[in-house]
Amino acid sequence: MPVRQSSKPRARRPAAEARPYHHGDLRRVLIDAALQLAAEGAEISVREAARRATVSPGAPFRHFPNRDALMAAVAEEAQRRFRAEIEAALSESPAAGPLARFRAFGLAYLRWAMRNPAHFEIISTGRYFAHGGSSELTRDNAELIALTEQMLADAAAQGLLRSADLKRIQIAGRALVYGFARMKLDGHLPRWGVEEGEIERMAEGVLDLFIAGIAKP
Amino acid sequence: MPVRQSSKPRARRPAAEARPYHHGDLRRVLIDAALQLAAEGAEISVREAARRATVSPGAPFRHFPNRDALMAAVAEEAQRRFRAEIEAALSESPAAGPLARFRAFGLAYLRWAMRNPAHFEIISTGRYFAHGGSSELTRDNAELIALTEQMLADAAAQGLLRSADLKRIQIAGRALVYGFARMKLDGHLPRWGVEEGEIERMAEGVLDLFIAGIAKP
DNA sequence: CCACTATGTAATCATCGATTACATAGTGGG
DNA sequence: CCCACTATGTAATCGATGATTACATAGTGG
Repeated sequence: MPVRQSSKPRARRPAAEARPYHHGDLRRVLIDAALQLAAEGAEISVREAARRATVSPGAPFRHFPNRDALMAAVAEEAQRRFRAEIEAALSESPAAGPLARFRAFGLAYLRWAMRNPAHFEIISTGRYFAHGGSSELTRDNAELIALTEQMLADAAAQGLLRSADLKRIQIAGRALVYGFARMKLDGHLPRWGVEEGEIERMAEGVLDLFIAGIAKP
Repeated sequence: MPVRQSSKPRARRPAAEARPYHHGDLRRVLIDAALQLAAEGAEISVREAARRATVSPGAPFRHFPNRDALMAAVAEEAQRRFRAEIEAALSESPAAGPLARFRAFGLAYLRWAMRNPAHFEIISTGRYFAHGGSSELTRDNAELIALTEQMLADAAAQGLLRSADLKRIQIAGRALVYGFARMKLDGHLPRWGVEEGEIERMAEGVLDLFIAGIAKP
């Protein structure tokens, strides 16, 4: 946590930060503070983010026109991390069949959601800011979706699927994975959620059940 | 919208409301106002509910210790309506097989969620108030879940299912339906959501795909 | 070296949830 | 029948928040 230590906030030579003016990229610091706030389970408030950046309550509004804009930037950052992890997981399980890749995708998705619940919520809910449709977040997400569509198309081409309605399968798969993740976050898996790891095993089982259901016997 | 019209707020004879003291069940009026606020897509605030009840900003706190308590009451009311509709739908499709009843349940669930998005969100999210575990909402929900478990047990007893892991099937089914509903609410079904009714047909298709996946061929 | 702009501060506003002191309206016991 | 008592509502107030505005300061480039 690089906080300026000197009593006088800004020294003469600003440590050659490369970044622009006074603070040395306050924008980034605010986004990180907000992400950390979320991870701690706290509400994200502009003031609290400013407080953690040791900056006045009005300063953030030089970088974001309003709270929603900050939240959108936070969501985009979280989405970047999410996507990076998914793609890393996919590149680790190289060839295999398309259904195995589909499974790996779903598993990585679920794991990230379980382990970064607050960030997953920010990404997915669209309640935190006015999802202007065209944001980087939407584009990023669309590319992930396209990835799953390709896997399903490959599976169909290899005659692995019972049904030819790929769109339906794809929506169902998304709903299943998204729903499981959200059930966890929304507290709908209370009873057997006590033991850590059990939920991830159940997630895996649910995913396998789905794949078995769509695969040709 | 029964708002008192007289310039003097409270007349001598309070119109024989049967209900207790001054206002004539302010509690109920506040809950209804909050539900309507949600249905309009607005944030629920105690003050706005008070405003709509033509009452001072502090009055609601005579009936609810804090905002969360109001939200919890609102959620319980929404849950009552939800459950009533599910059970009505089930009683309309009487006998049939257990899987047909399972399907009817899922369809009623999805329909209600699509048509009452804000209320569904209040029920399900658990972000609106401090879900104290023991609320009526939790109990109500548990009973609905038990219903689906019974249907699956019946189906298994009649040898209709491919897998014997009923818990897994049940969680997967919940995740699928919950996930589809939430995808709709969270704006994850953009493209083909333009035409009304198309989404409900897709919901039906997804449900059928799932049932076909778990049913013995 | 000096305008110019990017960035941050200080002060201020409206709204909100919440608390407190006070007012009023029914109820029930003597 | 009246009078305490309690349930209910009001008014005033507090602290926190998002947001705006006027002002200060720090780098940049002609």
